[in-house]
Amino acid sequence: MVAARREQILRAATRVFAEKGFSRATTREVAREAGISEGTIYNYFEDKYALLMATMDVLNETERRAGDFEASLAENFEDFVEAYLHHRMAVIWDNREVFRVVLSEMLVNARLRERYMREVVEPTMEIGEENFRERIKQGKARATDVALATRASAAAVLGLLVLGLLGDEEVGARWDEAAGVLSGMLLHGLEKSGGGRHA
Amino acid sequence: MVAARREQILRAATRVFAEKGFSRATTREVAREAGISEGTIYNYFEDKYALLMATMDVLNETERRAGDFEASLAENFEDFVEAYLHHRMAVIWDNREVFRVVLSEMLVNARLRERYMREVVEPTMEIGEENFRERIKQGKARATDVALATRASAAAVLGLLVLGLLGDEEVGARWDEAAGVLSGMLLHGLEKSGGGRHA
Amino acid sequence: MVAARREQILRAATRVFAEKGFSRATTREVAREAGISEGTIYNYFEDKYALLMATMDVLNETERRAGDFEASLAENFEDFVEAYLHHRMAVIWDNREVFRVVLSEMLVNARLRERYMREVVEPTMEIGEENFRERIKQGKARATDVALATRASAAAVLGLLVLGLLGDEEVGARWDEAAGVLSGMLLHGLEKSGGGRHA
Amino acid sequence: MVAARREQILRAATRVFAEKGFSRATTREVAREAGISEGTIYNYFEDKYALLMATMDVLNETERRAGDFEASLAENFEDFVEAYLHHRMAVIWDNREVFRVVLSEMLVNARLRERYMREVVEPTMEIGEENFRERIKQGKARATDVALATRASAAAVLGLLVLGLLGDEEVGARWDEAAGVLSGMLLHGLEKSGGGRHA
DNA sequence: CATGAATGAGCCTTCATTCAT
DNA sequence: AATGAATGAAGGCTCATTCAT
Repeated sequence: MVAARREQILRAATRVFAEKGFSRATTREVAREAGISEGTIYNYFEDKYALLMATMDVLNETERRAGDFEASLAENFEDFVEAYLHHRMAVIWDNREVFRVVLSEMLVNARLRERYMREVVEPTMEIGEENFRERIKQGKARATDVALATRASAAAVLGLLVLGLLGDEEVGARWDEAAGVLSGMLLHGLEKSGGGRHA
Repeated sequence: MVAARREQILRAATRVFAEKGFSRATTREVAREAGISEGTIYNYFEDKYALLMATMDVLNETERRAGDFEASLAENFEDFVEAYLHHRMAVIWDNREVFRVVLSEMLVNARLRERYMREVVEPTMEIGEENFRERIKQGKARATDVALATRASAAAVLGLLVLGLLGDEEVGARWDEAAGVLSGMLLHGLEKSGGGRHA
Repeated sequence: MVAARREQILRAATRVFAEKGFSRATTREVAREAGISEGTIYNYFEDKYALLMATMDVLNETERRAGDFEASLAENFEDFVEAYLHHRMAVIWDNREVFRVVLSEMLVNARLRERYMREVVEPTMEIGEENFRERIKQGKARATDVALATRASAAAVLGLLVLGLLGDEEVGARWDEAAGVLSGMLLHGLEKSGGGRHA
Repeated sequence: MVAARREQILRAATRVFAEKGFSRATTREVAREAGISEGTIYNYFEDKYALLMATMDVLNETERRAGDFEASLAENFEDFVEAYLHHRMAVIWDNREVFRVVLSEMLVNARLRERYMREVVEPTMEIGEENFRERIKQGKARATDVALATRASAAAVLGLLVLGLLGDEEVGARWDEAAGVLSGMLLHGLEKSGGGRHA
């Protein structure tokens, strides 16, 4: 089965890329990790770069399926945020090694960066903004700069992922709890109610 | 002056590394960018990897100088958070290309990662936790999981940096404002006061 | 039918070899051109080199059948030369793509060269020399260096073929006429009779 | 000296290409033949194909210098033809290994073929035709199809070269004499004067 | 017989590093 | 100190050949 063999190679590639980085990784090692010969890789992928693209497509796919979650838009805001973060962060963590590869490469590869931003991040961010505006209209969320607040929220998740990928033990060991703490922070802030200037 | 020449090479290296990534960058191009010959690099740096380490040390240095800011611990919590974020994020953004290189490489280089985590992130995180605990004791901050809340806060900043590095135009164009929005979010949350279950 | 399949593969191989050269041609493309799978080639030929040898044998075969023409040795010299050139050059032009492959390869492959010279060129040249000597004895041809004159005559034909293969449009478009012009030149020379020192 | 090193590499390349053919020749062997390391080749040539082009340029250069000979156009026809052939064939034979490489490759490489035909063969052929027409006007040469007769003359030389390259011992051992025999044949033909139909 | 996926040797090319000038 | 030509190890990729189906 062609798809299975492709999958096998892709998984091996992701493992190797995650360990060495895309450029330092060798096709020889990908082959060894996949238990096949080097030439076989090229029966399933155009070239080494195509392996990276295919790795990225995994995230694309994940993201697309994540869209299903929007249905719950109508529910209670607080519950929604917590459930959404839990769900989303679980999926992200499952794919963390893919993120490791793609993030690392995107940071220093303009073409990859532009493609991923256009195809994945921007659409996602727009849905988030729309969602946010709706909540404000419903009187559930504080009026604020929607674009930046949306990005700050996403950034918190992304930042936790990066911390986890960098080996922060607290984040790595307690990823599930992090979703709860993060939703608390995003909803209510860190300040003790009534303790600030605004009180 | 030896130090100046070193600096010149290092800056060139950072530019090239940021554009192509460490592995794809060539010493030839670093030399060209620095306006010197390839051999000269090796009079100032052991090898190519040493250039990366030296780049990382720039962040180390920046971080060390950032410690001075902790003095302001005694001030009003809200003002402190906002001022701290402004200051810190400004410095981070100034060094964003250094972060680009170091982050990209750390994600896929365990040795670099461990060194940076041990030398920079962990100490910083501990200071943050300490600070946080103090604020709770003072009744300024809500009691919560200090380790995770500290990391979530740092993650928000880190995540914004990453979004900016990935080319998000909102974040890139309005980085200064982002500090304000972020401090608002971290302090008070996104939810309209009295709008949640907790009201 | 085994012979037909062999023929089919051989023709495809000649086409591909002629277009890319033997070394750059791939068995994959030969298979595609023949409308079969790569593996099938190896049921009919030992290896890729055997395809080249078989291509060369086509010329061998052609040359052997050409020998029949010598019967006409007794005829009028001038008519014979013209008829012979016409016939021979027509056959050569029909097989020009085979010559393209074999010539190109022989030039840079000593083993192939030696084999072809021994099996094809030398015997042919000897027949030509014999023929020539006979004509001199008959008083039809000028006494001259038979070995070199024979080779110069053959060279003129060979050279026209090469010019044609190199894409000379005059030669390519008017190959048939070239036989007539060539026989005129070989028989009478270019100089106006009575116009030279010998007059 | 850059030019000398280039020359050294080019000569080695020609030797190796002539022995194995361009495609089968390896850069490793060119380097070994030149007494340098493989990488050094690439300090002087863009890639392997550039070596072939540079080899071809040698012929271009030779051909251009050959143009000087046209000055002798005014002389006695017969002497001119003999002197020209002698001179030209001597130069050709000196460069025979270059011709071996270029011819072999041109036969099966359309791009190379077109370039060489346009840059070298066509201009040369036009000069030859012009020359021929002038001789006819002067009453020195028989009126005939100029385009084809020019090509047939050139073909005789080219054909002798090819025979020599293919290892014909007569041609190889007596190349100098071949020029004389060829000029005799081209001028007066093989037929015994008064022995043909035309007598 | 036919197929075509798998193989792995070998090629061209790049590039960090050295060193004579 | 600075240079940059030379080096050669290593990597991505191709392709003739094999073999299980």
